[in-house]
This record gives sequence, structure tokens and C-alpha cells, in this order.
Amino acid sequence: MRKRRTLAMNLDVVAQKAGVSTSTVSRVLNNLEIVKTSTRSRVLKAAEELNYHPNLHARSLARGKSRILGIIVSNMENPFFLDIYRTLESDAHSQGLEVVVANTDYRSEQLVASVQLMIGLRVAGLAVIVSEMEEHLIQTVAGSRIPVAFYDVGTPQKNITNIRVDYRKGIKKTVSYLSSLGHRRMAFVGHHSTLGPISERRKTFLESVHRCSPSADARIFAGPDGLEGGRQAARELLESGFRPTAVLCVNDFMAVGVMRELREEGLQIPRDVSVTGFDNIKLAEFCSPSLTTNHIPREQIGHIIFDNILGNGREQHDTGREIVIDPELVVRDSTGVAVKS
Amino acid sequence: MRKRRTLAMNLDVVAQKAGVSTSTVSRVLNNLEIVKTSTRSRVLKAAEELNYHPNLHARSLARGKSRILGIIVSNMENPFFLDIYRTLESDAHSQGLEVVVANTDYRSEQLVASVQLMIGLRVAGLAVIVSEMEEHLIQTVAGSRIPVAFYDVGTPQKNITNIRVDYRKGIKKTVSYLSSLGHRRMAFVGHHSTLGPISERRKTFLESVHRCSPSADARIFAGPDGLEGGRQAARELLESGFRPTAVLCVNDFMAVGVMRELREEGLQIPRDVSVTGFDNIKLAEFCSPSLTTNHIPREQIGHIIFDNILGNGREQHDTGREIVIDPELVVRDSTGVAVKS
DNA sequence: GCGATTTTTGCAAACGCTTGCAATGCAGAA
DNA sequence: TTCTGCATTGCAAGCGTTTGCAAAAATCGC
Repeated sequence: MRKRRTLAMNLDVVAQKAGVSTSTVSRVLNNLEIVKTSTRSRVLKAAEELNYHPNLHARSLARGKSRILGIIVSNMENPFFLDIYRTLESDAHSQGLEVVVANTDYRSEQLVASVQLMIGLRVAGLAVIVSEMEEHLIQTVAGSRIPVAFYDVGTPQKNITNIRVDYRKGIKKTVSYLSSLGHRRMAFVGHHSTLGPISERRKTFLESVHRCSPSADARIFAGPDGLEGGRQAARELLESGFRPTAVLCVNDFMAVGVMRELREEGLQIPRDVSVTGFDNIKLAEFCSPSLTTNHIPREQIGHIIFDNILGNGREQHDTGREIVIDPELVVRDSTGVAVKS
Repeated sequence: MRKRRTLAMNLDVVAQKAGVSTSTVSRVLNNLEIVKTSTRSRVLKAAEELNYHPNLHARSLARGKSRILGIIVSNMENPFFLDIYRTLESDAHSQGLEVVVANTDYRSEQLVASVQLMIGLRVAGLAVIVSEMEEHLIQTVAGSRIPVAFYDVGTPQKNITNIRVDYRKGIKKTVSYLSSLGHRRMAFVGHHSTLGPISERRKTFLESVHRCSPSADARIFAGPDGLEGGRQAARELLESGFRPTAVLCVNDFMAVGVMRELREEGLQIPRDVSVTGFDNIKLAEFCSPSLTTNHIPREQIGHIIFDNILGNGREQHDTGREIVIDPELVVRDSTGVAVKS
């Protein structure tokens, strides 16, 4: 035969069973109130009995849009992203939107694929939470007519909404705090994403150290993101012979990894060496010693992102703005006065 | 006018620009090799210039299926789920499938919504990784013609594929290990999901303790899942006046929370009290003291789930089977011989 | 150079839904 | 009773793809 006739379930089957037209079924399922109550319940019964589930693809296609919020993150494992994700998810659900997430794992082909997926899905809005992105790809997204907000995308762009944290400020504050405790030999531990914001952070670190005390020593170490990466970076640090009295880490996860390694090598924290992080994830409070870190308000960031994508009322779509969030230093037990060396 | 004419981008626009028919464009974009090379490149150029992205909804609709693997998990934050997720994701990508995740946050309305979403999306396969699910909902999924595998769904069902971990075995082994260290007063810390497998775990715990030593004391405590929940359960434990020499926790996260609280109350681990967990997440190795726990092979589980959903070649769709994985005790520094009391 | 193949392309129906408009039914008004 | 008006329902086009079949174009044999 020319055309396959599917045996699949669809509106027509339900309509037939309920003895009404397709359109009526559609109207019932979408809660349009122009349907007589008796018809309505008949339709619902039929749908129920047939175990019918509307095809969302067909629906999106017919409507010309979907009720889906897309989220792209580079590392699901990082609780920092997870917190933003959760906020976005709950905001979305409260507006009746479903959520789909794509994880890029810091791989750029995967980022491209995720962007394709989201555009292909014609998502109602898109949050891009990856710290680096090629100019070209940014423009692809921006040109897609999908309301989008970026978090901390590397280079500032003209016509996109970008929310970012002022890491410079956080680093400066942390360095000057450590400096005030007498530290004069400090290390910075970052991860391998060296482009964009990260490299700015390194630079800021070095500058801050020298500004606080021109004679101070500063060095940079790096490993993959995560606990293990922190550990690895710490090992490198130890092997390098550089003996900092304070280690400033780019995030809490790495900081915990660093602490673990240092302690295993017999160093005491904060007696022998102070350690700080960024983010203030739950673990920062639960590890031991508890971690001095820079709090970054993830919930607030999540809400801001959402409002900028799909916020009702507010001046959304006000493309091209940049929103800057300040971190706040939270002092705990992993930092103390510098040892004399 | 009767029908709106959209200004959206679609195959026809590309076709026009390239001077070919829609079908040809479609064939080019799908890499069907029956297209002349010169035509092909002309089409690709047009698509590129127009910044065209195929509408996946239309595609899925026309094809009658999507290239999406759906994953439903109850708690993204738990690294245990995250590890399974990552394995599934990488397996999926290696087969050219995209992935969408839905997080239920242990809430049953959210589970229902997620299932609706996945069925509505006509996903190519579905992994359901939530520890509890209503019989009714399970049957909805099973009846949806979508290849599906469940992980650790509460009650064993006849016609579904279920992968589960034999927690009974793990608990027994752990209890007998602790017993061999002289522990006679033990607590079990679970989380509030008290239905299904969890309650079985409690029961197993109590039985095991009494089997190892009929005179032993055993009590159950609980809190919400997670670090904070563990802490909370530990606080309850301390307030109860029950002074166990060993605490067996339902997962590592809770165990770390428990340790933290106990230590803050001045107890030393393992000198005053031993603590064990389940899962063997990264953190178990990085916390201090490092945690004795039951290793559960998440990667292996992920692969098994995937193979059972979309595995090629193997006897997939062999509905109704149950696959059981055994945990393995990993002894670290959080357990030791019992103190005399 | 001409018909017979073999590629390569185009046509148009179908996928399952929404929705503007028209048709129907039924109420009350005249 | 007939007409008007409103509440319901049905009709059918259109959303952007894919794909079976047929038409057209290119290639080949002689």
C-alpha cells in the first residue's frame, strides 16, 4: 500500500470511542471550557480506558512551540550547577513547563549537539550554563528566536543576556583576607578549562597577590574539575617544591580534594596551610575542617536566569544586558594565620 | 485569513534557496546517499546560510519515533544516580541517541508528570531509576510500547525488566562484619522513603543483628535523604539516649552527615562509634575518616540498564526478567573494634 | 545516436495534533 | 410556530518532516 496506516493510538481513536470528533477530544484534553460537561467526561473516560497519551511532538508542531524549558550545563556533578538547575526546574514547573537537561561534560562537540537538540526541540526558553562557548555558537543560539540566558559565558557579547559572578571581586577579597592573616606564599588551584573566565581568574589572583604584598610569591596549579582533580593538583603542588601557606581554589570541590591530599601528606589545616574555595556548596560545611569559601547565591542566580528567559511582566527579552552577582566571603575553619617559614 | 502562514524556517525555505525540492533537502540532511554530490553541497550551503535547524518534533512525528533516551531519576543530587546517569548518557550518545532527564525529587506527582512527558515524547527507550513506583504507574509505562528498564522499583512485577541491588546481602554482610568486631548495639539510619525496598532493608537489618547475636540491641533512625538528613538523624539518635557502637547508614551521603554530627558532639570515629554506608561514592574516600561502605557498581548497572532497553543483538525485550547485583564491602577507616561499654 | 538502464529528483500523502470558521442544536423571544 | 442568539461541536487546513512511488535526467551499450 502507498501509505502505512499505523495501529498507534491517537486522538481519532479516542474520538471514535467517545463518539465525538477529534477537535472535541482535543478541546477536552486541553481544558478549553467550551465543552459540555457530559461530553467532557465521556471523552476523559475513553482516553483513560485506552491508556491514551497525547503525542507531544504533534502538539508542539501544531502549536508552533513547545512547553519545554531547555537547560544546558557543562557538569552535572558540580553541586553548584545542580543548585541552579533545581531552582530553574522548580520555577519552570510552577509555570507548567517541563524541563529537559543536556549535559556537555565540558566537551565542545557535546555542546554543539546540545544546542542543536534544544533548537531542534524548539524549546520555549533556554538556559546555557557552561563557562565557555564559541562566539559562533553563541550567535547561533542568539539568532534562533529562542529566549535565552547565558550564565557566565566567557567573552561578553553585545546582544545576549549574560548573568555572571564577579570572581575578580571574590578573588581580591579572599587574597586580601589571606594577606591580612600574614600569608605571603600562595597558590591558586584551577581546573583545566583555561579559556575565558578561568584565565581571568588566574590573572586576577596574581595581580591581587602582588598588590597586597609586592614581595609575595604566587603560583598556579591545575587539574581536572572535581574532587580527584583537586587532589591531583595538590600532588603536583607538593611535588613542585613550592610550599604555599595558603591555597586558593577555584571551587569547593577542588578545595576538598586539595585538603584531602595535603592532609594525607601530613600537613595540618589550617596550622600548616590554609585553604579556600568558591561556591559554598553543602560539602564545604560538612568537610573537615569546614571550608572557608566564597558564597555564591545559586538560588538567586537561578531565579534571575529564569526571569530573564521567561519572566512574566518584567522587562524580559531586554537583550544584551549583563547582570553581575557578587560573591561573599564565608570564613570557616580551613583558614588561619600564616606559619612563620 | 483562514490559515496563518508562518515566517518560520523550514525545509521548504531551504529547498527554495537551493533550487531543489523539499524531499531532496530532507535526504541530504539525513545523509541518504542517493543524492548527487553537487546537489548535496548546494543544499548544505543553503541550510548553513539560513542557519537552519530541523524541527525535531516534525521529524519524530513523521518517523513515528524519536531518537531520544528518556531517563527518570528521583534524586539528581545523589552521586549514585548521577553515575548511572552518566553511563547511560555515554552509551546513548555512542548510539547517536540524545538524552533527556527528568528529576522527580521523590515526589509522586512529579513522577507521574515525568512519565507522561516521556511517553508523550515517544522516547526510543526509558530508564526509570526511582526506588518506588505505584503499581498502576508501572503498568502504564509497561503498556506504552516503549522499551523500558526499571532500577530497583519497589515491588517485583511480572512483566517488566527490573535491575536491582541485593541490599539484603549487603546489610547482612555489613552487620556480620560489625558483629565480628564486637559491636552489640547498632543503629540503622535510613531516609524517609519508607515504602518498598527501604522497609525491607530495615527488616533485614533487625533480623541480621539478632541472628548474629540474639542479645544485641538494634534501633532505627531516619531523616530526609542527603548530608543534612544524615546529620538530622544523628541528632535524633543522640537525643534518644540510645548509644550504639556502630551506625549502619542506608547510603554514603547520609553516613557522612552522621559522622559529621557525631564528631561535633565529641565522639570519635571509629574509636567511640563505627559508621558504615552504602554505594561507595567518591566522597566516601575523601571524607575523614574515610568511610567503610558497600560498593555498588554503578557503571555496570548503567550498562546493564542500557542494554536491556536498547541493546543491540542481545536478548533485549526479554520482558519480565530481574537482574540482581551484589554489593561488596569495602573496609576503610570509619569502622573499628567496639568499645567496651 | 537511440533505446535501455541506472541514478537522481520531485510529488504528495501521512504522521497526530490545534484551531479558525462554519454548522448544528437548543434555548428563549416574538 | 418561527426566528434569533448562544453554547457546542465538527470540518478541514496546516504545522514541518519523511518516504513510497513515479517522473526525469544521466549514463551506458552498441
